[in-house]
Amino acid sequence: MGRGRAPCCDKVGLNKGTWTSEEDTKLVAFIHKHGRGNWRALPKQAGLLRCGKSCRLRWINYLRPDVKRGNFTEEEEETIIRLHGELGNRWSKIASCLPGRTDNEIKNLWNTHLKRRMGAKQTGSSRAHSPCVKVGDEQDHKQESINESSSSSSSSCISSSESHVAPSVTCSGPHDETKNRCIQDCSMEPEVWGVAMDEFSFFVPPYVGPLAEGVHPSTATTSEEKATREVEDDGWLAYLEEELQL
DNA sequence: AAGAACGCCAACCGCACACCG
DNA sequence: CCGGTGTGCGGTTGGCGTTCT
Repeated sequence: MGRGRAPCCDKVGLNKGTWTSEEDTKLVAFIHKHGRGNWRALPKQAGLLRCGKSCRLRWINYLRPDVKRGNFTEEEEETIIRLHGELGNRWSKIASCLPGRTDNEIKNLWNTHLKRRMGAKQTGSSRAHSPCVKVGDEQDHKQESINESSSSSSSSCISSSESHVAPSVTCSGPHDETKNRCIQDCSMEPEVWGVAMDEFSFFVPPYVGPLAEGVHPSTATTSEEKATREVEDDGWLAYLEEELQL
């Protein structure tokens, strides 16, 4: 039981399962207006009969404006395979190297496609690449994550010292150097995406740029900025409603 | 054409870490 | 320093769509 703690919510009278487009709209509208504050309090304030965790997950995996949906490219798949070799099942780390992709999506891809493919490869011939970290070595993960923050380990390709360089814009793009850049920038933390998002505005609706993580409407200080946010709110909501066929 | 089997993906669950008072 | 709370992460599951028999 470890530390044993109360459940995140009582779950009584809360909706479960697939989100409706109405719920999506409510959530997005609320977040866009008030920003991502307290997830636990959010559903109540937004008028949602959902657990806070569920809202967070829905936002991160589906509603977030910078989330990229659709098929994975060859490059992305290769990157995932490679990074999985380096990092093991640390999906969030891997996801941080693939702009617009979520850990859940990558995890699903791995479990459905890539794992099988890798299995076929490995039984067929010798490994295509030798992982720095033994894949699936769960015991080591804890230790690794401890070390990871302080050291740019020799064999690991994660270079924390590089993390402040320009975001790995090429990560998911059909360009060369993809793999190297991705691995270098693996340590890029979510807050950096705010910057990265400017670069990636080409695959998100034009008005959602400011909605990037860490940039909340509530942070707008001047009245001009606030006015801009309002316009963006409308645009985003219109877009969302269109997307959800409301 | 119908039912069974399979695959995929969104969402849930529980644990662990981080932060704050 | 300690306990409580919020958030993030990874594993797992359930439901739906597609393919196979």
